[in-house]
Amino acid sequence: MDTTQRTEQQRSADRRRRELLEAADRVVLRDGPQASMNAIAAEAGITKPILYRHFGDKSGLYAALATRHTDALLDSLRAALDAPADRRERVEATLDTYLAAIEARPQVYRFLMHPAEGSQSDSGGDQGFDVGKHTAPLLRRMGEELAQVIEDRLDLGPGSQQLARVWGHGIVGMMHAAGDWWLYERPCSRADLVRSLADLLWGRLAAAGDKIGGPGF
Amino acid sequence: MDTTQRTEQQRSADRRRRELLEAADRVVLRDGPQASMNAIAAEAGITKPILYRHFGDKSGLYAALATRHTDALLDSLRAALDAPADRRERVEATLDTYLAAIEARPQVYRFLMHPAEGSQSDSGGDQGFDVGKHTAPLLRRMGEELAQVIEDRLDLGPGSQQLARVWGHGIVGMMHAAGDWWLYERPCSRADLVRSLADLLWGRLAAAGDKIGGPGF
DNA sequence: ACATCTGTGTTACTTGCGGTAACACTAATG
DNA sequence: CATTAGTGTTACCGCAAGTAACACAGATGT
Repeated sequence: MDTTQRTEQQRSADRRRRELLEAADRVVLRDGPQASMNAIAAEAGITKPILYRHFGDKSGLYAALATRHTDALLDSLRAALDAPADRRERVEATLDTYLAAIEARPQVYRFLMHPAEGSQSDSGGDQGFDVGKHTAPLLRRMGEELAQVIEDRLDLGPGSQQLARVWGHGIVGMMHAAGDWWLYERPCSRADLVRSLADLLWGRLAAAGDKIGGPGF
Repeated sequence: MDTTQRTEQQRSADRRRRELLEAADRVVLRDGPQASMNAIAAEAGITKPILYRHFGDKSGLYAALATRHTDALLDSLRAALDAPADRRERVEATLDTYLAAIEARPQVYRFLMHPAEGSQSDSGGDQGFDVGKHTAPLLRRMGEELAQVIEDRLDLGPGSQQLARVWGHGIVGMMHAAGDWWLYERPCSRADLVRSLADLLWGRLAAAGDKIGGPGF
């Protein structure tokens, strides 16, 4: 048995796996996070057990699918973050890139963000405070990446690493929540949203004057 | 039949409803969002159909439960937001209130934030871009409330309403994501987190200097 | 008093989904 | 030519959501 060399069968298996992932992609794009394993199998023209052979269980398939999209989105974001422009412009470009992505494919976005939980089925007993264990890895990854960029490029004085991580996750959360709300209500153009968020990050909240008649917020 | 007056039966029904909600609360606090209707019924000492009579379906029970906790949390937040202190202090108090709440009862928090979706089961066809329809109402409500406070108290010039809403949802998202990450990784004390986030809102991101060796973020 | 309406409670069922077992077929590999 | 690794099937289990259909108790109106 040779362990190092790719046999013909293995390569065909990988190809199949990719085809299955693309089928799953189509279904998720159509049905959102409610996509069932049956539906995905049907779309791929096969039956459930094959999916389970390839991906183990549903969260395995989810992870594979999510990794694809997450990687793609993170590449776009990195590009925006690395563009040759000043800080404000790059922050706006990054926000806009993210918002454009979720605007273009809301179903995929929804699938990545709200994976429908479930997971541990029988006799679990996992218990414990596993808060966040199943939350969308996309947010975490974006937060960590942004934290890295911030720490690499900004001079934040003592405690900079901690601060950068807090900010990374905080900014990503801000972007996410505002984007989620905006996508649903569509209260303004994307450009307006980007500018408003950048203004917030630029300290306009602290700089704003009190309104006459009451103590300032 | 009198429509205006509460009959004895109705009052007893309301009481029962409250008891069921408290049982559900206990189960959710113990099992997290995976709490099944069977388990809740068992905890209440009854069987499923009664739950369905009272709450319609699972999302009905979820909504009732969520409203209780959401209202309670929002009351705390409003109190922090209305305290007699300057803006920065109040922002910090509000952040701290939220973080203390999720720290104290992570299971409840998880239930509120990640309701396990599901919902529209059969023959749906709802389709459409309903992104965010089922996202945690808690985040939305907090965002809207904060937006209101911001708009009421701050002088933001033209387009203030739009700006306030964007900021409301953005800040809440920042708080939520940072809190979620913090609760899971516990990288620092609550006070540190609060100060870091407030610094972010106070424009330290824009004010920070570039690090030597590259273009600033 | 008696029928009635309202709310409480049950058992037993259907439906759908995640996941698995057991089995059959095909082709590259030695 | 046997083995192995992959593809594929049908038929099933277990479980959770949700739904009849039926039984009982107590307040209510005539």
